[in-house]
Amino acid sequence: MARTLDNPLYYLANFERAMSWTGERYGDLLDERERAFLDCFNRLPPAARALLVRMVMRKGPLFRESKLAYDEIGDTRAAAAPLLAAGLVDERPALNLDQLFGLLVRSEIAQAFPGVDAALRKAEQLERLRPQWPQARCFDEWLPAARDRVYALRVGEVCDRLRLMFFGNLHQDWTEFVLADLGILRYEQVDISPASRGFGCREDIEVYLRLHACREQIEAGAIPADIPQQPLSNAWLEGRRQKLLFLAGQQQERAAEFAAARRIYAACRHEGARARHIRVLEKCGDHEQAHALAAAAWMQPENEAERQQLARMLPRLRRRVGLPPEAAPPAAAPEEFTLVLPRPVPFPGVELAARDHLWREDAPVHYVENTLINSLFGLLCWDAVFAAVPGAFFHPFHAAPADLHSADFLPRRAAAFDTCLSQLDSGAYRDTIRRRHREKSGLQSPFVYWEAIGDTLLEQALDCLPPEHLKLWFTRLLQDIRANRAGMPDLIRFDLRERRYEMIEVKGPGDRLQDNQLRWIAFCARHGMPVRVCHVRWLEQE
DNA sequence: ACACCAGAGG
DNA sequence: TTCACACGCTCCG
DNA sequence: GAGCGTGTGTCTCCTCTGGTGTCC
Ligand SMILES: [Mn+2]
Ligand SMILES: [Mn+2]
Repeated sequence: MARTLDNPLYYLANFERAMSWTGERYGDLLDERERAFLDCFNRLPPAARALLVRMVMRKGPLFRESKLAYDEIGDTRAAAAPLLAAGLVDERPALNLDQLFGLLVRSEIAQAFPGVDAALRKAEQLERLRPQWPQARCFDEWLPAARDRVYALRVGEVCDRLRLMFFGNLHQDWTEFVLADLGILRYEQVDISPASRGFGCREDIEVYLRLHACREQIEAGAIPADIPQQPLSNAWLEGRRQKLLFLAGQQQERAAEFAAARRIYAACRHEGARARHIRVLEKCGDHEQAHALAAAAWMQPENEAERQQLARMLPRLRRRVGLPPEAAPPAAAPEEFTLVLPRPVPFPGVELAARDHLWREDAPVHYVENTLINSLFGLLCWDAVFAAVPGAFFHPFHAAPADLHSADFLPRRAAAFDTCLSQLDSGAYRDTIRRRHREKSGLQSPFVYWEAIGDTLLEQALDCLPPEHLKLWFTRLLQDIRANRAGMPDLIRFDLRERRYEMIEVKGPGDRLQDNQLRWIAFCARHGMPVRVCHVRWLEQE
């Protein structure tokens, strides 16, 4: 209500923009239903189009006519008539009791079902009545006295498919348009060729939808039955299939269905699946197999994270199968110190307590966690991240290139990243970072945390962080963005006089270093970067 | 009477 | 649909 | 204390409102 746009039918204009964008780019891939919908939609009168878009954007698919009241549309029944005639909306849908309860308020339920205890909660009333009212009826049959109507949107799935084609995903929705218009979400504008689109063939769209349905089943706690068993030719979708298998395996593990989990993990190449497979074998008591798989993995770990996990599991598994312990390589222990502090009230968190205690005028301390280094990387490499690589950007609302987490993200932009990172050799990086910080401020980015990086922090970081270290961090990040974008220490302390820095991971009572934090600390140790772990204990106060 | 929250909105 | 912490359990030296 | 698993809070724009239930 606070913000206003000039056009009261802004949502209709946005939807029409999206439809024509999608129609232009997917002419060869649309199926009959989608084509029919677009044709039909374009022939509707404006009020009917607007009402349909309101329904598409709302929860649905069932709506009470009285709840579809819009000044800019006018009379709802008149606006709905063409939608009913075209079959886009059903005017007398059969409703089961659950659907009916979703549309009625308590007072209406009390009137319609006088026998049920009005003091019960709605869900309990539903439980009681459900056995007596198994059959579906139309709204006017349920409540003959009611003057209201119920409409059912019939084109929700078609619109979801068109939304998927437009965005290339299903987590973005049509509100992106208005949020961008209002400046609430701001996106980098990348040149998008008229041929750019998220999907290259019809089958990929169908596969995406199938995988998405499976994922929803998993999230609902169900056991997904129809995950595609064969590898997919599209690497992006194959990655999503693998992720799905991994989630299904975890689901089975949590349900203690170890045989099923074992079958799933055995066929799953997703990162981490092999380690889970070993754990499941161990939990089954199949120590020989667990050890064999772990030993084989140890010869060729898929990444550092798996190497860490294997290093913990292998000594135990060797013992289980009666092998002698192997000489363990000494784990490099990080430098540590302990603070004993009074526990502040109100309690701001252990990191802030430690920050405030360590802070000095000439050695300010910031609570940055992953935000600082990722942001500096995102600023220096802005042009490479948002380079108009074919297929990476295909609509105006990309926070990141579509292939950010694909294996060939870096190879496809090698020259651009070289150009960005080479500025760390010449000293030009400081001005580039400052300029991006100014020019791109507030734009969505997969790396830059605008709210965390103020001018003071930025200048201190540029003063005190040596470019050699920035280069090592950024290169490591580019090697594996998913794995290396997190795990950085809580605090950073800048020695303004000496132009030095130190990173400090804060650990409160009971907290321990996590795997990604250990990997980060080990990396820093290898390259002579200062990191310490600060253990905080609370001063007893009676 | 009040707190909470899901949904709607720009 | 992330990331980090809090916390409880088992096992083992 | 190490190793492991699970639960939780804070994020997803922010504000307003109608409806629910007495709390999560
Ligand atoms: Mn932290
Ligand atoms: Mn910490």
